[in-house]
Amino acid sequence: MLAGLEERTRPLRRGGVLVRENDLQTELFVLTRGTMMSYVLLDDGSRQILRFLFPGDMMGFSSLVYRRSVETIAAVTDCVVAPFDRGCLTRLVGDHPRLSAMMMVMNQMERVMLTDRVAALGRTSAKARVAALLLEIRNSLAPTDPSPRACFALGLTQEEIGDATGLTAVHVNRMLRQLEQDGLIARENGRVTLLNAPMLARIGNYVNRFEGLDLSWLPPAR
Amino acid sequence: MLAGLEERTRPLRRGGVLVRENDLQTELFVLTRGTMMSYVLLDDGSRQILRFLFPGDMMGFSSLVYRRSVETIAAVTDCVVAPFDRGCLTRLVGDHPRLSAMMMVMNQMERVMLTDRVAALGRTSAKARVAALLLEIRNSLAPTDPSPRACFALGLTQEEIGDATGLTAVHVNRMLRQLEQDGLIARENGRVTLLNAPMLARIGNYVNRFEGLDLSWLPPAR
DNA sequence: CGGTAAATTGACCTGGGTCAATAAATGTGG
DNA sequence: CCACATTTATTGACCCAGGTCAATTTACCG
Repeated sequence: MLAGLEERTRPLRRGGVLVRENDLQTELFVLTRGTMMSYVLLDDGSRQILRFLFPGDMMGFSSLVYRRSVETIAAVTDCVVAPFDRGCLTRLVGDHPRLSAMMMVMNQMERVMLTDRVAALGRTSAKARVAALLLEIRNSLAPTDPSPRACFALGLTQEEIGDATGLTAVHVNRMLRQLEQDGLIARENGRVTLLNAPMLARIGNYVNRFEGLDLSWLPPAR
Repeated sequence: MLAGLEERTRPLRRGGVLVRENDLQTELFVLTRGTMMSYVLLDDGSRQILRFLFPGDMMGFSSLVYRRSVETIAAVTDCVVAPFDRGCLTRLVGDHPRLSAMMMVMNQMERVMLTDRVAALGRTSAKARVAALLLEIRNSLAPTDPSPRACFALGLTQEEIGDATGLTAVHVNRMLRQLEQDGLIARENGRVTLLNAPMLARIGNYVNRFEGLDLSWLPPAR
């Protein structure tokens, strides 16, 4: 069933838009390669990045509910996506209770990560938000890796980091330099090294939401 | 099936805590009367309210995924809740595809409303956030009402409004007074009257997420 | 090798926070 | 129904984290 969702694929250039906010939309997608992001644009032209997406993530769930897309989905790097019709989900829910329960689990994980963003934006400092974003991206790049790499290519501009954390690019730059001076990270080219991940997590109030799962209630495969 | 979820009920006093962050938890709840909220506490003691809950809302979905609760759920007013075991959901997913699809729809609506909060916190002014909260609460009080009341009891302290919008109680007060002076709202006791809802929506960048739904893909009832 | 996007840095400004005092509302026991 | 206690709301004075603007510098790219 899952393999069937990825039958067709479609490449996307860096910067390419897959779904535009307010578009009529009936498709969903699996991201198979690259990094993407979803965002909304406000009246004053500012942008809020809602999340970054990595291989394995499903995108476009809002088409399950709303006639028109509530967010724009665009490629941060060159990508490959696999589109499938939402009718597939109708069949999935009917025929595969375990899979549809797992779909609920994924949605809940996303919801909880969004509440983490809300708390970060509402109640933490600029430095904390940048620290949390670094950890989140690090962990999302390899969600199943128990001992993730400390050094990785961030792959985001400082403007993108700002639009994700509710800051300006200028202030993101100041915070990155400050984290560097504090000895918490190192930078070279686009690569970041987390020199002290536990301290970053404490500063950023960060909890890894890929951990602490309890899926014992899932129904058996049919 | 749904009626079965509400068999047992439990009253809760104003301020009472139903679920505490980090508690072991295997139950979910339906709110049948009153207003509740979910929030997280940060290390520095500050609180971020994640959402307000109204009759008909389901609470505690995070127990579907995480061993320990990721948020505290507490009563804003005197309430009645109906607890049910998450095992009920296992059966629901197996036996009632249409209901489980509707559960996904509810989760998506909540997710989208959370992304609205993220955008508001990250990229809009204090006045905009307060305006948006007023509209959101107005619409949540009667989600199915096509012509909702302009005048309603807010039922929140200014501190609670602040903890929901990422502001201090003092600044919430200033923003409410400003909205009043602008002729957009009127206040008496705890009641608020929205004198110019369209303008409030424009200021607050508010979209009513109970509208624009498209549920045509739902599978038939079994 | 020019040309453009991205990163850096300094100078200065402002939206919203902090602190503190007062008033109004709400609740409580008698 | 009243006196008192406790929240909650209101307001002013002042401060600072993060924004704005502008100028360089550096990295990337055809």
